[in-house]
Amino acid sequence: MASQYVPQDIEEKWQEEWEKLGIYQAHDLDEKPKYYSLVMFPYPSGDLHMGHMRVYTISDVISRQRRMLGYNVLNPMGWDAFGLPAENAAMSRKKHPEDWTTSNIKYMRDEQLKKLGTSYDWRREVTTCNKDYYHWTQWIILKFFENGLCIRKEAPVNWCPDCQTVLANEQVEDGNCWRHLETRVEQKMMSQWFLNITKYADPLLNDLDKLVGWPERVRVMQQNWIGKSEGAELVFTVDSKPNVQIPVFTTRPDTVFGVACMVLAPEHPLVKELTAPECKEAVEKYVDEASHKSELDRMSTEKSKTGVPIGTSVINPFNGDIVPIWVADYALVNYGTGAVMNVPAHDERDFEFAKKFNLPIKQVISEDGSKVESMTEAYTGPGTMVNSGQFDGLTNDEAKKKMIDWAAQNNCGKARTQFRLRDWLISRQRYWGCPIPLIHCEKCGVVPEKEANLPVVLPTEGVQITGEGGSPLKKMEDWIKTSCPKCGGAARRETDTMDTFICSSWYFLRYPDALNPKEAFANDKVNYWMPVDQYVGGVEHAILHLLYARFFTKALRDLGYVNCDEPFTNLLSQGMVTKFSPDSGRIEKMSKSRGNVVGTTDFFKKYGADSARLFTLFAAPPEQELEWNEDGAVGQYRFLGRVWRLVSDLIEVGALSENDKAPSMDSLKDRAKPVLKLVHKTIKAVTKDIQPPRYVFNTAIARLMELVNGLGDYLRDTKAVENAQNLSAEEKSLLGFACRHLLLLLAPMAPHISEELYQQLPSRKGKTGSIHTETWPTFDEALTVDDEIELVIQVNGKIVNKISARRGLDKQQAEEIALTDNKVKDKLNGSSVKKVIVVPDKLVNVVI
RNA sequence: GCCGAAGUGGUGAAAUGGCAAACACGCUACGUUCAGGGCGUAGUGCUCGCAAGGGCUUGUGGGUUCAAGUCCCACCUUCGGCACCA
Repeated sequence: MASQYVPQDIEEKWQEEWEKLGIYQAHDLDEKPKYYSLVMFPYPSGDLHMGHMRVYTISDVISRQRRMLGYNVLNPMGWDAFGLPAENAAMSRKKHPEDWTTSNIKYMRDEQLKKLGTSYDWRREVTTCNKDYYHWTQWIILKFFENGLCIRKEAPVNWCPDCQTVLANEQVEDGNCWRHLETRVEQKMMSQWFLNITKYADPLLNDLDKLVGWPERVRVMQQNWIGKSEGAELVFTVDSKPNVQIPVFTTRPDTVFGVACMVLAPEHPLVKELTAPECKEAVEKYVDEASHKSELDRMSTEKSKTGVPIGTSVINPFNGDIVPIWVADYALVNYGTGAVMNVPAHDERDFEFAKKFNLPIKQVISEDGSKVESMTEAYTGPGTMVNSGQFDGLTNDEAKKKMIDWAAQNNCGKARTQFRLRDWLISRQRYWGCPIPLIHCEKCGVVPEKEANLPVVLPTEGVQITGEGGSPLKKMEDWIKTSCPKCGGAARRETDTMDTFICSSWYFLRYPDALNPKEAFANDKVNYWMPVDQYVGGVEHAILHLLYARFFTKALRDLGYVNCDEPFTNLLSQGMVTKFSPDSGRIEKMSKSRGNVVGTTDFFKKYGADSARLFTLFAAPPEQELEWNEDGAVGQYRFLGRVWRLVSDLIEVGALSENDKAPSMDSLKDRAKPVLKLVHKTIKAVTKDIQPPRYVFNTAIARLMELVNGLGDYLRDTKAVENAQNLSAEEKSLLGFACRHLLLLLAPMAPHISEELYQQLPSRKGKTGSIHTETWPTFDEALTVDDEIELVIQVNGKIVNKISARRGLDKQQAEEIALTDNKVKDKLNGSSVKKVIVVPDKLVNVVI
């Protein structure tokens, strides 16, 4: 008997060998067709868990197979290394964020990713907190600043009291901080840096249609997030102050004749100015209360509307109605114009508001053309215009257009598109992030740092991280003090750092030219590799990261730095790995903060990396959520053990041919013929399964198991191992062929064991080169079909018999077989046959 | 409330409208001088039956079809996204 399968004996050996051989290096500008395979890079938290392992395995299998298919594959890896956990660690462990991050990276790279047997080109490793990298993050922000895409403005912002920093909208979940799900986000007015992503709202929305290689669900999520609404801006004039005009945004300009009141958001700048003296007290009280409510409070307090009138009125420009102005917190200051026209008859929310405060409800659209005395609920459907002056009788759709035209002609409105997407708030009052390369000069205002002075280095010496009192950079006077790049006078550096999502919005552009000290990326290299052919990542990034990355790509394209306008041609959005969390008592996404992680190290020690890879691939198809349960893992270990024994037994007894000649069907014994067919069938099935758009690795593995089981049966039946000395050349050739192909097909998924056994094959004697640079197997279509088939015989759709028959029977022959079958005759029992359906080579259905 | 995805054995899961449950895990029995997650063989959807054999089965209820897990309609449940967005 041959040696036992001990993964620990072979895995590290091959990992070192592969690195020495450099087989995973990508070649810039090579003539081979390029394939850019990318996986979302991790935050270096210090430990990779099974959720990570699943993504990296999937992406690695894709990369490895593409390499075997003859592509010049770029499969890089890096670290999303700025971020708050490093600061928290600094406080709790008294370790500098940089040291903490660096040692985490080292551990995760050398002990976890490399030991998983991944095929990265490590020469291109990118670490976002390294000067060499964030130099170019800053450079991009300068370019954005020069082109008006990076702006400073006063705006209501989300403030997380735990993080002591502002958050982007995308980082607020249900009114809570995405990082501290128990912490309510507060609203504050602050002057902050924004990226003008709304400028790209339309292309970001429209180009989703181009992304046919993306999962539908992700496109829908982005579409919802961008949230385009078309309608009109209508201008109402204040009754008592004819020079004050208030625009509202509405998607229903057709209902303007039914306006009952105007509603301003509590933060609306005109509230103070327009409040009548007798209402002042009540309005101030209301506004003050609203400001203390977080967004969550505003939503979660019972759905009933609140609000107070401010004692002034506006004139409806369409019919001259004078309607009161109210202030109510259901109007949001940062959507539309912060002011809403309230039409109770045709909006459910407005209806509720009007009912509560006794406002008049006037019908202006009728479902059937008739007028109604009083309405019991809002009618939001289509219909005919009523009570609307010259527009009466039109359908409301026609009226919409005509009324917008009328408003434009009369200077009281225009068509307007409104997006739910808001500008991206990027400044953070934190230390461990990329410094914003802008300088405040008393004379010149905000001045960009000179390109030649980049990077603006984040100071590492003398930083005090306490978690209190805002950014630690604020206290670093020596660092803050600088001179103005424009006038040379005294000036101060911006102390806010960037949202880390900026760093990850362009990292895929750096890999193509990761070591370039002179520019972010050379034009020819980035355009050779981009766009990414296959991106793999968790569905949890469906909005945030993917939207930002698309925005960066489009902006950089418009500035002339890249050619492609979408960064990721194909996206595999892998399902989350979940597990019961003792903290919450629920099944949740595996993550450190939820206390339900399963690390990789123990798993590798127990079963080896190959089994770990197979297990995560086998447990479920990649897009599906996977609840972690290790019980099935042993099955993969056993399977690899069977592969090992099968191949090494055959090698030991000399049952494998010493050349690569394929056996010929004709010269094989009858018992051996199906084995050759099985190999061809397996090549066909596995190839199909692990390629797009299927990517179903679980069934690919199942097919390999069937091959191994089939080979095992054959060896048992023929006693080939016991009687190896009697094997004919053709049989040896068959067994050699089968083993070689088994290993080639297994190679992308279980790279170590397949390499180890492959190199031991007798046919490899005197040859060099890794299995991972071999050519992916091809199959003979003719050998994937059987001559004998099993014909299923049905009567009225129910199976009565299964008869083995020759492939390729015509309909009449098949029909005859069915009708002469005894079981069919029994069922017929004298009744007449109405119809016979024949599915060639599959089934005959006799209908009686 | 709106949008999307999904509901199949004890478990993870397979099935271009054509044999439901491939492949595994688990379990049962047997074999192996095998100490414990070793290896091999056979069995294993549910149900009636000693058996031969029969009946039932893809969340629920309808429909289309010779034929439905798969297509259509309604509903239920779970998960995910959006949500006072005017």
